[in-house]
Amino acid sequence: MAADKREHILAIAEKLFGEKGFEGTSVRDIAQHANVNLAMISYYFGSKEKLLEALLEQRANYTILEALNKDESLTPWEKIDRVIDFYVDKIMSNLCIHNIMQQANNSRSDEIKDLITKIKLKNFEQIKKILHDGQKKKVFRKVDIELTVGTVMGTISQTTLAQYFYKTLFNIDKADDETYRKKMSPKLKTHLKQLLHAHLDIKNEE
Amino acid sequence: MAADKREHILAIAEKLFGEKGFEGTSVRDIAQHANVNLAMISYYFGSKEKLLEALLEQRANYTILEALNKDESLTPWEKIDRVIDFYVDKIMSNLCIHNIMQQANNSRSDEIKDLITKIKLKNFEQIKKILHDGQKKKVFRKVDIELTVGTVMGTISQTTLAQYFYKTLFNIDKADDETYRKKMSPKLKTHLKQLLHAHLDIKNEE
DNA sequence: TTGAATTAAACAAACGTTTAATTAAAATTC
DNA sequence: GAATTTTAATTAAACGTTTGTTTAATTCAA
Repeated sequence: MAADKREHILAIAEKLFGEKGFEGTSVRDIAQHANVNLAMISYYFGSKEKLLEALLEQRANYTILEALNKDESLTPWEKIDRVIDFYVDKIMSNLCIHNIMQQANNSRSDEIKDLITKIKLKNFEQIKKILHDGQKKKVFRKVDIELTVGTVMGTISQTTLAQYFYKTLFNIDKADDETYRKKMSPKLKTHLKQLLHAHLDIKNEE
Repeated sequence: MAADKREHILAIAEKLFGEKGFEGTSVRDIAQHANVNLAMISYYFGSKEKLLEALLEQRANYTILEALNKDESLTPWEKIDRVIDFYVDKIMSNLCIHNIMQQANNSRSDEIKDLITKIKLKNFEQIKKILHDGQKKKVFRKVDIELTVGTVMGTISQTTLAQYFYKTLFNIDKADDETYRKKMSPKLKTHLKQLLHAHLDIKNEE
């Protein structure tokens, strides 16, 4: 029963932090939306900041990427395509937590920044391996690996962070997240695959 | 004298909002760092939110891009390279205001979101023109224009928003913005040019 | 009956904003 | 040009809320 309530608070906090930011969300906001007593949040998590840490740790399970990377039967190109599908789906269906992680630079707490850096680093290493592997197999050309990963992450982040901009551009109602997701997901996947194929292909070596 | 003080407050606010976020910065913070009386901020700007609006309007002068676009002597490729140089320099030397604009999605105020969307839209239109022009001249292939712009913006944003991550990756001291800027600027320019050349080149048409 | 879960109430500190009093500057009058 | 009036700038203090957190009392379950 207690675990359920804890999870419920985390889910509500994720939503609110994602929508209004960490500083912009009060503990009373969370308590009210989660239908729990205000004191329960300190009781369960200790503090507002610890609540954010708990949230990040709970959602830090990016293990699927590792499994993908171990699959020896896939070509580098197939791996790239799967990584794109994986990340676009993942981020598009978890806009809130992704928003929180993006906004967390401005966090006063180094603990939280380190936590997020650790998560990002783990995923970065996986993609780095794929790129290195493709280069070793003479399928990918030489590129700036750090920034190539940055481009993939950045492009996807842009569609969540600049949501308001893109909704304006495509005449989507500002409150309608579902339509946005439905429209952007396939667009993003196609674009990123086309982009990375041109960027990485050894035939385009200068 | 009054104008000077106003500008000074804006400059301090830009720095603090950029570093700690809008909600994370108190009016007292700004007053103290700017060495002005607390009440002066309400006196000059009306409110904290109006201060942010004033800040955004002051920094919304993206007119250089328009001039570039009107230069008929440049080839589409030259225009692309200049846009990249322009944006990387612009963002890298104005990390704070760029951070503010990125974080402003989570703003409660639609006025602020609309203001930022307007600025972004203006620049988007300029880049769109360059891409369309290149396509008409059969130099660029057919690509998703909205997301291609998103990739450029997103890649650059990533290096400012995920600053903590990249500083960790490159072993740069977290407080040393200058070294970060110096290292990232040329890297970013080279990467983006290489990326867009492969992505846009009509010879890479599938 | 013991320990965990839950509550309403209170805590002090910080928040954005306003007030009313004072000083500085500018405009007006003589 | 000095004196006077008017307007603008500046201040310290206080305003009423809201903030995150804690307390002490109570309910619930083991």
